[in-house]
Amino acid sequence: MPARTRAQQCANTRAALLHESRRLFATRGYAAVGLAEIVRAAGVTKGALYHHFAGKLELFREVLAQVQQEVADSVARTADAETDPWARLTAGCQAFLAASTAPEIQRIMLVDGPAVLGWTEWRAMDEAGSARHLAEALTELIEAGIIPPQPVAPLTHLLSGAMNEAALWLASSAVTPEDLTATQTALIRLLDGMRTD
Amino acid sequence: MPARTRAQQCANTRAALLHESRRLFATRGYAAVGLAEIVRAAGVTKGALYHHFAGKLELFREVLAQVQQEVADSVARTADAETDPWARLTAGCQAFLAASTAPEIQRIMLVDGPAVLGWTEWRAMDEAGSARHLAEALTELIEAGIIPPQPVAPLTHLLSGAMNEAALWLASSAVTPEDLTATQTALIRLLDGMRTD
DNA sequence: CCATTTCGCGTACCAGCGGTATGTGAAGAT
DNA sequence: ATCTTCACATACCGCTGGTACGCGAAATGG
Repeated sequence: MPARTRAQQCANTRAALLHESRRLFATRGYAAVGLAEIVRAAGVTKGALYHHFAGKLELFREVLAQVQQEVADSVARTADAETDPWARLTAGCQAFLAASTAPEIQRIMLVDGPAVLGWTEWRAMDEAGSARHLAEALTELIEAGIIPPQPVAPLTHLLSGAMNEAALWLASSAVTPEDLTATQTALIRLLDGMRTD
Repeated sequence: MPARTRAQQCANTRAALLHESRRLFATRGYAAVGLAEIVRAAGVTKGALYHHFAGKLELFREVLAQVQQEVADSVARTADAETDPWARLTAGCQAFLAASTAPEIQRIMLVDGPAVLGWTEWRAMDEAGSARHLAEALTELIEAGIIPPQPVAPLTHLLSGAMNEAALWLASSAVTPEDLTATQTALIRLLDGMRTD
């Protein structure tokens, strides 16, 4: 179990650093967490951290990539379970809302992400993750004639932003369970309004 | 203009600190700007800064409040120029997009705001600013029977998030002028789809 | 008009931060 | 068995936000 070989130990250390920094970043935010605390939680020292990562920023980048990958996978799995293009879109949106309502995801992916890496880089990562699935679903719908032909990029950003904000709101304290259903209803209604009559 | 009286000089110092910190926060971001640079730009020292503000965070809070007030004012003025409830909504949305596409506004209000103050406090400030006008416009539309009765809060968050993200995207580099009109078109289409048939 | 108080601000200093340079000892190679 | 490699520890540095305190000019009262 303690991983005799060097490569295994190396991977363990790296995984521990990613795991603990993700936990700390999620609960207290990037700026409020020091490297000292991260390495202490991971049971190593700063020497180990700087051997595996270029710095605090690079560490955060990898954590964010990991989080986004998980959300994107969840969205993709849910959407791929549906065959009808419209159902793929709505199911994917629901999956995104469900996944990114987790407080752990929020802080890293939606709050600190843009501020730490800058909006441009954050957007590029998002586009490589869940936003890509959204764009694909919209393209499908246009090709199928279910929504009228139009540029996909603006619509993707509008809907992506809407869901990001909604997820943050739904995870806040003063929100009732029926707010979740109301939000889903409102989102569906927005999407539904776009359909060709 | 050299401001003989003490109260005037005091106000001048405070204004200079707010002005320079806003400029620096807007161009380089909260984390990348040190207090030393701010006080140097304002022509004072850290003693003056800490006499007027509790710290870097409080300074940012006031800058953000100032920015949000300006955006909210712009939205309110544009919307109030219209009498028809539907026109008030669409005009207000256009005004918000126009105002918050300014790169100076973006970084402070949309990127750093939530990360520095936390999403909850940021949301409270937003709700006191432009988001309130959005909620009011939607309430008007429901009361006028132009869109079907429904909870206003979820819809407000969805639309607010959509416009925030759209504003950030529109200010990014790889965006053509027609993307702006396409975004406005898509947004109007989304809103229009909600109208009672 | 002078004595006293007030207070806006400058100066000096501190703990803790992210980051770097260098040492070290055990795992792998020959 | 010796040498090499490299994952990691240790010690240290510049700089940051924040604090404590001193000073001098403007406000105040007699």
